[in-house]
Amino acid sequence: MKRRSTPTKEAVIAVLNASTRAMSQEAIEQKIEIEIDRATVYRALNQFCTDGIIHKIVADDGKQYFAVCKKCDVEALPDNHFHFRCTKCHTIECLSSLINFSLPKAYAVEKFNCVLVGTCGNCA
Amino acid sequence: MKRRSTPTKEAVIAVLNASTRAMSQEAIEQKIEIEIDRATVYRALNQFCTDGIIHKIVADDGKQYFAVCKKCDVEALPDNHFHFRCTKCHTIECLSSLINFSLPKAYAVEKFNCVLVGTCGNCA
DNA sequence: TTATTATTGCGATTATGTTGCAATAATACA
DNA sequence: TGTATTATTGCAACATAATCGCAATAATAA
Repeated sequence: MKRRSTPTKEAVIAVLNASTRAMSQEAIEQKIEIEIDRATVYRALNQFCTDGIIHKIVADDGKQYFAVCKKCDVEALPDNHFHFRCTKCHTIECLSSLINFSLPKAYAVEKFNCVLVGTCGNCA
Repeated sequence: MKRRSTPTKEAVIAVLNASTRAMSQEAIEQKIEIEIDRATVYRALNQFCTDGIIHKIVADDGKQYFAVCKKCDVEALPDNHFHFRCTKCHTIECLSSLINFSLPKAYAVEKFNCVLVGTCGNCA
């Protein structure tokens, strides 16, 4: 399916580009000036995920968070880094440290969803 | 609050003890012989979590999974290991490999929620 | 056996995310 | 520029997971 550039999609990606943190749909919607329906935001986010422009993290609070793929090596394994969820300021951050692990034989990893939970530097 | 031993709680913990995998509420309910209300199962599970008997993983499908703490060093950091979610057999497994990470200064980790997603040995 | 109160089942509720559908608007092309 | 095509949107409805209030029940201590 071809992509079209729309005010909605530009607003969503602009907010994510301006953020150093991963954001929930709710947080994104609050940052956007214009009124956009929830479903539309989710559709834009899912499309960006499909296109490899952003990635999705599901945190231990069960919610989806989205962040632009800055350091993600999509060619290799997507999203191969830890995330940090701060329980005080309610943000999720992409950490630079890569994920090292060892797997039993014949196991194959396709993607990662790794979140460390605690308090971040700002809140310490 | 004092704890009471009830058929429900015994059934729930028995199912988890007999399983090598982490299980969702739904899966647990299916394994139990007697009829137990969903809310009751969740209440038992949350109580076990509070008491440090089991731990909870939220997978990238947004669902909660529960497993008995066998190797968990609750004294140190709880749940300090990776989990593996197989997209074919829909199970979640506790891996033995511990989580190594480096954090920016002043960050403090309280708990982990790390899931690797792919296909497990049985399904390869 | 009785009193206390933890636990249960039921229904209702919350929250997050998705989907169907008709209306709208971005793009390509004559 | 005007027109056709179809991606996108908004709205409402839906789906699912998990929680909560409350009255009834049952485990424990005395």
